[in-house]
Amino acid sequence: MLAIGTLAKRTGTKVQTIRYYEQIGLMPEPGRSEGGQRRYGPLELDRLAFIRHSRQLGFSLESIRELLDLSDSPERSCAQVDAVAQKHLHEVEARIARLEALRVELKRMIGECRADRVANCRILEVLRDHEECLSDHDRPGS
Amino acid sequence: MLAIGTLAKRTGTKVQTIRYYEQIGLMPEPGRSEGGQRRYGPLELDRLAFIRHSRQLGFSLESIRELLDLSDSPERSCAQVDAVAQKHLHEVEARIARLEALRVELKRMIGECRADRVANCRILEVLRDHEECLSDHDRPGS
DNA sequence: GCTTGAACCTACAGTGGCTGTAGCTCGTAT
DNA sequence: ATACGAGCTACAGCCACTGTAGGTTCAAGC
Ligand SMILES: [Zn+2]
Ligand SMILES: [Zn+2]
Ligand SMILES: [Zn+2]
Ligand SMILES: [Zn+2]
Repeated sequence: MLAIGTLAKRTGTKVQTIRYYEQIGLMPEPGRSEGGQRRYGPLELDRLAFIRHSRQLGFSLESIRELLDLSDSPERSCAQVDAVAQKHLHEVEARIARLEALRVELKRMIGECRADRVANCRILEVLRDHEECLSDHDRPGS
Repeated sequence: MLAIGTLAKRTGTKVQTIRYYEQIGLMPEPGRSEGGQRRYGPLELDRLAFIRHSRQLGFSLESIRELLDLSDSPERSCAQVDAVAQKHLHEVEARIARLEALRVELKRMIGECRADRVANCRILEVLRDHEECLSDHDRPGS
C-alpha cells in the first residue's frame, strides 16, 4: 500500500493533483490508514499512470474520463476510443495551424523592424493595424 | 462618444471583456454619462484595437501591458518592444514543437489500431504505457 | 517509550482570460 | 408616457491545476 507521496513520485504527479483528481471523481476514493491517510494499491497506480500519460499526450480530463470508462468494457468495439483520439488529433492539428500562422506573422513583423525608436517601430505599427497583416486571425486564444 | 456596446462592436470585443480590461487596469476608467454609463473616445478605441490585435497574435495581457507602456515613450529605442515580440515568437515556436511531437505520436497510435475490441485497442495500450511511445513528453499542458 | 520532523490532512484562494448570470437602472424611439 | 434594448454592479464558473494556512499522523532514531 502506497502513501500519496509515494504514488505521486512513482507517477510524476504532484500530491495536490492526485487529491484534485479524486475530488472531481477521476480517481476513486482510496482506502485510508487508521489515522485517516490515503493508501493506494496497484490498480490506482495504473489508473493514475494512464491519466498522466494521456495528459502528456494532451487529452483533456473529460476525454480521459471517457477513455477510462470505455476501457472498462473490454468486449466492446474500440470505435469510440478511436473517435476520441481522432477528435483530439484534429484539435491538435488545428492548434498547430493557428500557431503556424501566428509564427509567420510574428517573424515577419520582427524581421521588418529596423530596430530604431518606438515612434516608428514596425512591430507596434502592425499591432496597431491589422491591415498590415497578411493572414487572418479571428479568434484570440491559444 | 461611444457607448460600450458600440465600442465592443467596432473592435470585435464582448462588452464584459472591455469591463474586465478596465478592472485589471489594461483599459483606463472612461468618462461616464449623467446616468453613469461608460462613454469612450477615439483614444480608447485605438487602445482597445491594439489590445485585441495583440491578443489575436497571441500576446499575453501582461506582454500587452508592457507594449502599451513602451509605446508611450516614442523617443526610446524599440529594443524592448522587439525583445517582447522575440520572446513571444520563441514561446510560439516551442508550443508548435510540442504540438508537432504530439501530433506524430497521436497519428502513429491511431494508425496502428486495427479497430477491434477495446481489449486490444492499440490506443489504450499506448496510453497505458509510455514505453510504447517514441518521443519524450515530460510536462502535460499545451 | 518519546521526540522529532517529514509527510499527511482539509479547506480555500489564486492562476489566465475571459464568459455567463441575476437583478437592477438608463437611454431613446415612438 | 411607455416600452424595451442596452447598460450597470457583483459574483460565479470555466480548465487543470498550484499554493497556502493551520492542523494531524507516521516512522525513524534515541
Ligand atoms: Zn522595433
Ligand atoms: Zn492582424
Ligand atoms: Zn482502437
Ligand atoms: Zn508517451
